[in-house]
Amino acid sequence: MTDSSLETFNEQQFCDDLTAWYRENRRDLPWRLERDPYKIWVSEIMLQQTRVDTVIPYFERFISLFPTPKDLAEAEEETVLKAWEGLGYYSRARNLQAAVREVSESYGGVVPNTKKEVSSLKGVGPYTAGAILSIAYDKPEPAVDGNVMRVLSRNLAIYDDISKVSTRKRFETIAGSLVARTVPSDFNQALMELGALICTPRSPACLICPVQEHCRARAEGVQDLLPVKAKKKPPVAKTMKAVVVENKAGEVLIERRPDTGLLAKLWQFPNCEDEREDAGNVLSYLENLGVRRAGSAELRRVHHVRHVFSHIVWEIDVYVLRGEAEIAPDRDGLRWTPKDEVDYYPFPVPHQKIIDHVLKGEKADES
DNA sequence: GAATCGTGGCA
DNA sequence: TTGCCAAGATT
Repeated sequence: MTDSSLETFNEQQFCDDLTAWYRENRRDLPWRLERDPYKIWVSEIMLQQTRVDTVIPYFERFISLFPTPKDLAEAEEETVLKAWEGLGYYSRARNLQAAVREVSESYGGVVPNTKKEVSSLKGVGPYTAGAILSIAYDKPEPAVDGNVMRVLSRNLAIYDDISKVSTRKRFETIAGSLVARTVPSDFNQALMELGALICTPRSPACLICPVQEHCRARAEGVQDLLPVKAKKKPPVAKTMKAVVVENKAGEVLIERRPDTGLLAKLWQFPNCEDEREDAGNVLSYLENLGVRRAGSAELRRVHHVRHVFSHIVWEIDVYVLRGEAEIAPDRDGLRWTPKDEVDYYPFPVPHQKIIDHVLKGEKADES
């Protein structure tokens, strides 16, 4: 399998130049200290759509909590989600644990080293499979992420829209042709390292680029036009009200989100969508949870939280309900917890903002 | 093919 | 402030 873009491109020299540069300039990252397939796997999952600087502290904490696949397989799911708290895309954590359990049961705790087997693991797609196989096992498989598409689209002057799956497949064909010529572990990481350090999205450092002589975009002065990527539509606003219900024992009411969808299985303060001025919707929502409010218990608005997701914006008016609120019936996924124990539960960032402002009284953005 | 699924950094 | 975007996978 070939690609016409490679016809006037010196593949071998490109691979050699890039790999040589990588060996001299690679960053010392925690997952590069050893070649442990499990740790490489964990790092690749965390790095999906997430910056290196963000991942580093999570990776170190996660590995200290779950040093081996066995440790992760045997952990409580909620413990894993707590370790993932704040990192986002929480299905990554649940899929990773499910996959590690599969590795424990079907592969004796050893991360498999074939494309078919690795790709069958939950949360392991085309990129991550290639990354594990090449980085951990030095197999000549392409690992095409955003960095690789940016580097190759510039070097080969390819104007295909990189947001399309078909474009990623084209780059996999190209990257597969290249990785077969060199040391897969170094080369694949070199492509990504170049994208992260030199061939950056904005203002690429072409003057110090180790492959500048190969780069067609630089030769034509079009590096700032590549890669081509379709714009995505702006997130839709959702107006909500959330309530911190506190009982006489100083406990607050929290509920667990559904098993699927946005922020699945994380905890939150009771809330609902509510466009109205008054708090009629939340109050009936609380009633449905079984919360009984005595006459003089008042609902006070104390805060407002704005949180922007990829495709949604939450606008949350936050209320406190104190005094004579009565205890809700025991039920799974709904419970009272002492204020100083909310930290044991995994909360998404917007609700962490509520904890910080309302429960811990820290200064935050008000409005 | 297009949506869904988080978060924080940066110009 | 706003929009873009970062080592993607799943549905």
